[in-house]
Amino acid sequence: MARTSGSHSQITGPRLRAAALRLFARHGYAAVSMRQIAAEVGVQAGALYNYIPDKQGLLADLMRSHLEELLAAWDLEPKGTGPLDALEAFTRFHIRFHLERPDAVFIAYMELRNLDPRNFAEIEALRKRYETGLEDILRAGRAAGVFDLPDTKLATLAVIAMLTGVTTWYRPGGRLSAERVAALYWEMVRKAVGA
Amino acid sequence: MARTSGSHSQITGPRLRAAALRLFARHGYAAVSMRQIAAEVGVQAGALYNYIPDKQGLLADLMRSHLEELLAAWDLEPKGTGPLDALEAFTRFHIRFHLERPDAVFIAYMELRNLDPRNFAEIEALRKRYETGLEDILRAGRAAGVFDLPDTKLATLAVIAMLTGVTTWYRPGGRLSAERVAALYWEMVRKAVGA
DNA sequence: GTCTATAGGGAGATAGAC
DNA sequence: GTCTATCTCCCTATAGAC
Repeated sequence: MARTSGSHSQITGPRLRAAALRLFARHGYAAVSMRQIAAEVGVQAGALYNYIPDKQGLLADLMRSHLEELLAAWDLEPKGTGPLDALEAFTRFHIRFHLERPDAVFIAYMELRNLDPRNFAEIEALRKRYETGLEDILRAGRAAGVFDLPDTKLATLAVIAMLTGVTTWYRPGGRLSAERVAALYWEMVRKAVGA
Repeated sequence: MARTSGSHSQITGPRLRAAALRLFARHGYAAVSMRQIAAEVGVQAGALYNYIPDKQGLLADLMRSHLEELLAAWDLEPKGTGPLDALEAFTRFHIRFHLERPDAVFIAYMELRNLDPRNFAEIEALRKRYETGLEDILRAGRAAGVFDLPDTKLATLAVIAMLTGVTTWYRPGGRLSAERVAALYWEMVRKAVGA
């Protein structure tokens, strides 16, 4: 990207976040320098500090934005009627949302240990809120006799781990479309919860 | 740890590996310095290079050892008769083995991107071999009509992701024993594959 | 808002004494 | 086999000119 001079406040901010997201996902937060990010944005390293307080704040921002977007999108998702519909909606939503944002997902799962304690608590609370959304569905379905689950909490964690795992191997243009992947996972989830 | 002088070739090597395993798992490969590792071992940084070629070689060694131990242990595991027994054996083995080595597991999954291409190819091949062990079980069970699986390859990845996820939340002394956790996961896996 | 320059510190790795 | 000392390089973050 050509280096320019002058003011670009509308442009540099988003570009900074996009570059950091890509580089952190590819190489890891600790392995990426502010100079690398700046080079990708097309400015000098010092200029980045007009947009972020420090490197740690940048990481926390990326993770917070991702999780807030996730929660907002799930809130807006149609959930049908009853726990079985809701679980199918969750499964398809989770896979679609995560496959559309591989870099942000990767960072949100891998860089938790690089958050300082204050940021970690905040991010962890957001992650937990999303998890609770699934847990509520499973508990309701169990109470209604629709699901057969000996341990709702464990089932919640097992289902999320299984679904999120899709991001480690799925590549667009591969053997299966995202739609087909979601359908296959839904069938496995449905059976796993005894529905 | 008290600093001593003299020769400790029998002691320092294992201590170096143990310290690196712990620190890499806790803070990440890129965030840990050779000086930190040396301090934990109780020697100066330069002394570490009597045991490792460089930092990258240390990481590759830790991951290779872990995966070779995993493959050897699975080879020795009794697998019963038939695909259903074998799948149960795999499920219980995978959970037990992974819960006993949380640091090594964490590193093997999180630090792949910090391997240089040569080491990555080698480590990835070992991981793939383990994955194939499960895939063979699922394919055999499907052929025998014991499992109901629309896509064996995807089921393999889904099951491994679900099982490995246990390492992100399980803590010894928590609500569930490792035995109980394995039993609950086995029930979910069994249902998910339609057995 | 971005630049250049730099403060102040830490990184990986090696050399040679003991 | 470990030490001290050091090479060379890179890091985050800030200061002040434009």
